[in-house]
Amino acid sequence: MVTRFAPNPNGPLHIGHVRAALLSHEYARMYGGKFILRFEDTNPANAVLEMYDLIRRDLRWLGIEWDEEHMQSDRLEIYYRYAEGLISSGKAYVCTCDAPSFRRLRDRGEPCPCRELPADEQIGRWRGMLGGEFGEEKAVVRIKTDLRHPNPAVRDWPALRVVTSPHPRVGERYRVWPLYNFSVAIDDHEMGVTHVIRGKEHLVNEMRQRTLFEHLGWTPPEALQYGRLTMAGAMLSKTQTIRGVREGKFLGYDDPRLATIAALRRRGFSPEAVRQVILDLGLTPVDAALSWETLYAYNRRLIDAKANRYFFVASPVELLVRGVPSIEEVRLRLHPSYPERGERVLPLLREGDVLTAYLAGEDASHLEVGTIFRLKDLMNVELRSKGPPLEGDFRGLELMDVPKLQWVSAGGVEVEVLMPDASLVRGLAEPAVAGLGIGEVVQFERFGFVRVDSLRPRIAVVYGHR
RNA sequence: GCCCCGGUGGUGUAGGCCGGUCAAUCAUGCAGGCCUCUCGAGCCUGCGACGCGGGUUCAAAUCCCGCCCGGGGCACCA
Repeated sequence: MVTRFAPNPNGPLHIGHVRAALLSHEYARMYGGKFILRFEDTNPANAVLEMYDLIRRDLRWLGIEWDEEHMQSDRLEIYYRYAEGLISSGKAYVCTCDAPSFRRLRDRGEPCPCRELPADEQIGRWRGMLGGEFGEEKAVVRIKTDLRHPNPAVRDWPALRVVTSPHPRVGERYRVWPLYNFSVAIDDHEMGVTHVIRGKEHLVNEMRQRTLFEHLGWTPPEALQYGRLTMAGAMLSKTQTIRGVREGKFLGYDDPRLATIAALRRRGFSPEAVRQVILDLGLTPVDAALSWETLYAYNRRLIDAKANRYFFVASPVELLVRGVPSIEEVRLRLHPSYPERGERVLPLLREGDVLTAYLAGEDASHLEVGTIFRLKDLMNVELRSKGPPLEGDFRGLELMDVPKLQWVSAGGVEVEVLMPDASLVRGLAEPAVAGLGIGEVVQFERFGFVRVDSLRPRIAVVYGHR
């Protein structure tokens, strides 16, 4: 079994694209076959150099390794050889009709004037295409098919065309470029691909490709298709993503508003969670609606055990507590279920019997004078005045059945959180957070899982989910 | 308009090819409980589906027909 993933390096991979990659890779591994990565960069006008590496990085991150890598922009001579063979054997022809008039004839099932020209004249035209005689849109190589094929889209489909813009990898070396169906069919055969997994929007393409396989006497690979993937609240359009990034509407390809692999990585998702979600969608032609909730659930299950816990208060509000006994610090487990991981220290800011601490603005706004709450793992406090600052009285150290609120006292560090809607939330975190490394995923208790994005000039984390 | 694909609980999925063992699987979600010094995790219980109508058959989620609904394609993009 040989499978392949064939991305167009014109934009970043998102959760929809990697479905083909994960399924193809998974099947190849399951049956001890080969998995190929092939860049389909036959449109010089939209291939982007930096995307090759980004795509490789995204795939590796997902745990996908490929046994072979190809770039179609290195294979032009191969396509030319087949094109010439097809033309000289009368299975393809060079068409110089303009697109609308060809389409009119095609829709009626009639041949265009170019179709019946003799082979030597066709070859002459073909050489002319290669030699620069034809400008863009002046000539195209078409594969002959049954002109009465029920689907007009299949009739005499285009295989190669003239493109004069330079290619980011091979420059201006070529001016005739294959179109999708042509290069795919040739490559799938040449590379020995046995199973093709793709979205069902390719159903018509498969029909077109099959006509080429017939001309060449080849057996087409098994084709399996999956349905459309939609994700509420996620923009899954590559063109819009590219445009948005170019116009500065997004922070980059890893903007947390996007469902790109880069964005998921930045938000601290486990690649295994992405893998499982996608593989659980299976290989069915049914359209699927994935939700962020589902992705969060899969991820939470995987990272909950790994992520250490820290206190963080968003939009901090000062609290003064009177009558506090002389405690200097609190030591808490890094993870409640794994004492062996050790502890972190939360120092207290005290002057006499007055403790200064900070609560999350949201928590503070829900407190009423006279209510008792607990600074989690520390002490109970009865609110005496809403201030500002908030003022309260010490009400004992013993555990009480009252709301437990996270807090920060001495040595709090400022943290900036990039939220999924790209807004920024600022707050204070306990001092130990300053010692985290970039890339670490931790839980800010009762706030959510975050991934450390940068440490300078300030500590910045990216929000994953609750 | 033309060509094609599909419709199982809120969501995803198993089953459909080879009709019975499907009063329908698993996960997520939601509700409740236990546990927990997090509104997180874990554990337990519960809720909830074969698009509609005909046909074939002793028997249909599964096969056939019609309808309805959803999606895709009809580029000298991939």
